[in-house]
Amino acid sequence: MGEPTRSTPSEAAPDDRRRVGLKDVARLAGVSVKTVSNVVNGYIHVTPRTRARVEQAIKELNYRPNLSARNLRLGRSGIIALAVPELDIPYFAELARLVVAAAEERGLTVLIDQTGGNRHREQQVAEGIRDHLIDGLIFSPLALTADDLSARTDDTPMVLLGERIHNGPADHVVVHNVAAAREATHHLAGLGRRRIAAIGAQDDAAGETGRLRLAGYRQALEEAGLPVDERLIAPVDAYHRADGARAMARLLESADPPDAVFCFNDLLALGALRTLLERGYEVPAQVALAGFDDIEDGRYGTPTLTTVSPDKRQISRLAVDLLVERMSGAAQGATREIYVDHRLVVRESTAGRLPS
Amino acid sequence: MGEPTRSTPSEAAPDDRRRVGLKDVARLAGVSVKTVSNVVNGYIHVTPRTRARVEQAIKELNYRPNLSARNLRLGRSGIIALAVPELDIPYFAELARLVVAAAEERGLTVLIDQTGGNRHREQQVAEGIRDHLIDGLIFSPLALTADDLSARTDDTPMVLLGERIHNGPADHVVVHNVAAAREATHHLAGLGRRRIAAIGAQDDAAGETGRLRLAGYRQALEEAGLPVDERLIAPVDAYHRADGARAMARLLESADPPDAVFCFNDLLALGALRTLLERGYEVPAQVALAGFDDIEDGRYGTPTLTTVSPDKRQISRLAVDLLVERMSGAAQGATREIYVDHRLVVRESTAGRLPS
DNA sequence: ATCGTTGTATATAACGTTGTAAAGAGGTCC
DNA sequence: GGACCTCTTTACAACGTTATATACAACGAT
Repeated sequence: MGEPTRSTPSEAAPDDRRRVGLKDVARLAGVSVKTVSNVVNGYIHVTPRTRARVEQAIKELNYRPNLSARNLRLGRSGIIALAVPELDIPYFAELARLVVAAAEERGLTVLIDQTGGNRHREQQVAEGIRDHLIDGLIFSPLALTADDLSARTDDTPMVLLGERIHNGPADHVVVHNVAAAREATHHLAGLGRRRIAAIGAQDDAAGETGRLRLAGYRQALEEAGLPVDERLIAPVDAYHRADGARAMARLLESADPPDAVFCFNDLLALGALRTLLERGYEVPAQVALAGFDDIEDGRYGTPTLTTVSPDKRQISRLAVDLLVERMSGAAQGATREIYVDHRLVVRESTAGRLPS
Repeated sequence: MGEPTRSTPSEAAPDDRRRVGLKDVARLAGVSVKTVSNVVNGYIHVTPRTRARVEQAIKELNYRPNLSARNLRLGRSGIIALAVPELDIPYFAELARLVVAAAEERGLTVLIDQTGGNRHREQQVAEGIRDHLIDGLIFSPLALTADDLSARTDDTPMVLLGERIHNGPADHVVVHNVAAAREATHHLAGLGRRRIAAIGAQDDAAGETGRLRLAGYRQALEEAGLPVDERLIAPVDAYHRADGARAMARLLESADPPDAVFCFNDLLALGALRTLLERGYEVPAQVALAGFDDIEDGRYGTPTLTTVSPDKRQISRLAVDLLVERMSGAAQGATREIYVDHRLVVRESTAGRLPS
C-alpha cells in the first residue's frame, strides 16, 4: 500500500473526485469488500461488532451503492417502463399514477416513455430501445397493430393495456368495451331518448377501441328497438376535447339533431359538452350526455358527467402483477387476456337536474 | 434445430437462455470484442467489410447492448429523475409531458418519482435513493424546507421547480408569483369588483406558494384602494378541486359574500366554480373567478377560466438545460435562480358573457 | 485431544461494456 | 529497401457489485 492510485503524486486526498465504492468502505473499516456488501444487503451472519464498524465507515464516507453495477451483476434493474401516448391525457395520467404506486409496492421503479401515439416511436418501444435496462414493459399502444407486435424480436416481458390486441403476443389487461358501451347506450335509451348519437368512431387500422365501443352502441340500439342512423355516428381524428367539440358541432348542424350522445371517452364528452352549452342547449334536458373513463374532470364540471368507470386501480395492479410474474418466470407459456371490472356511474349529465 | 432449447443437459444450444453479448457477436463475426463495440458505437476507422460482417452477426444474434454495463463503464446512465407530488394533478401531468419531451431531445430518459407531497418520501428523493442510477434530478418539492434541502448530502445535480426555495442549495426555475398574483387580482379589481376573495392560503411551513400569491393579492388590493378583509381569505389543506369547492362554500355562507375570487391554482378555481354553479350563482355576472396554472381543463369548462399562464414549455426546457449544464460540468459554482414568463389569460369567467 | 458443526469472514471470479496502449497491415516517400 | 506514416484491429484492464467456494475460528460432543 502507499502507492497513489491517481496521478496525484503524494498524499492522495481522502475524498478525491472519485466516487466511493465498497472498496473504500472496506479499507476504512478494515474488512473485506464482501463483508461490506453483506452488511449493505442485510446478510444475517455478521457480528454486531463488525456490522457497527462497517456502518460507521459507510456513514463517514457517505457511501451509496452503485445501482448500475448492481444491476449488471444481478442481471436485472428493478426498473419497468410504462409507455403511453401522452402523460397529460387525464386517463393516462391517472393510470400512470396508479402504475407507479403499484410498482413501488413491489420494489420497482417506473420509467416513462411517451409515444405520442406515433407509430415509429411505438415500434421502437416494442423493439426494446432500453433493453437490459428495463426488466419489463407495460405498454398502451395506439398505432401498432397485432401484427406489428407479433413481429417483436425483443424478449423483455411485456403487458399490454387497452383494447387493441387480441390473441396477441403478450399478456393483456382489458376493459370489456362492447358490454360497457352497450350499458351506457342502454342507459340513454332508458331515459326515453330516441336519437342517440355516438362520437368517437375511427376509420384507421388502429381504431380498435372505437370499433368495439361502436359495436356495443349498435347492440344497445337494436335491443332498444331503435334504428341505427349512420348520420348520428360521428368519426373523430383523436380522442381529445377539441375533437369532441367539433364532432358535436357537426351533429348539431344536421337536420335532425340528437337528443342524447354517447362519447367514447370523457375528453370527447367534455368537448361536446362545451359546444352544447356554448350554443345554449340544456344538458341533460335537451341533450343527455355520457362518456367513458371516469376521469376526475368529469366529476367537477357542470353538469357532472355520466360515464363508464373502468377500475383503474385494478388495471394498474393487474398489469404490474402479470408483468412481475413474467419477469420472475412464475408465469410461462400462453399469453393471458384479463378483463377488469367497470360500472356505469350516473351523474347529472343524464340524470341530475341543472340548478335553476 | 431439433434439440429442445430448454433444460437439455448436453449440447449447449446456440441460443441458450443466456443473453447475447459483444463476445458472442465477436465470435460469430470472427473479430475482437472491441471491434464489435466500435461498430456499435459508430467508430470511424472500421473497414466497410468488417463493419458489414459485424452488422450481419448483430442482426443474426439479435444483439442489444446491455445498458447497465455501459452505464457502469461510462459512469453515467442517461437517466434523469423527475420528482413531483402526483402525476395526475393536471399541472404536473402537463409539466411531466414537457420535461419528458425536452429530456428526450437531449438524449435523456426520464424516470418518475411520486412523492405524494409526503415529507419522508421527499427526503428520500433529495437524499438520492437512486444514486448512481440517475445523472440528475428535477424536483418539485411540496413539504421540504430550504433547510432540509441544504442538509442534502447527495451530490447528484439537482434543479428545483416551483416557488419554494430561495437562495437554496440548487438551481431553481421559478414563476414570479407575487407579480402574477397581483396582476390577476388587479384584473378583478379592474372589473369593478369590490369584495375580492382569495382561496389558497396555507399555514404550514411548506406553504410558500400560498404566501407569495397572497402577498401579490394584498398588494393589488392596496393599489386599488380596497380594504383587505381577512374573512375573504380562505385557507385550504391542499390545492385540489375538493378544497376549492369547500372553501367557496364557506365564503358563500358568510354574511357578506365576495363578488370575485382569485384562486391560487386552477384546480381550486374549478372546485369553486362547481360550488358556485351548483348554488345557482352566475359566473361571472355575480361572481368573477380567476385561477393560476392555465391547465387544459380550464379552457373547456363553462365558463372558460381566466387564469395566470406560466410558460410551462419554458419551465421544462430551462429545467432540463440547467440540469444538463450541471451534469456536464459546464456550470459550476453559485446556484442560479431563473424566472420564467407568465401572462394573464382572460376568459369567460371574468370577461365573457354566459350564453343566454 | 479430536472431530464435526456452526457461524463469520475472505479471495477470486464473474457480469458486459469501453478506454488505453500497442501491435499489425498497408502505403508512400526518399 | 528501409523508415515513416496512417489506418485498422486487438489484448487487457478497469467500472462496482454479488455468488461461489473456501478458510478460519469457536464450541460442543464424542
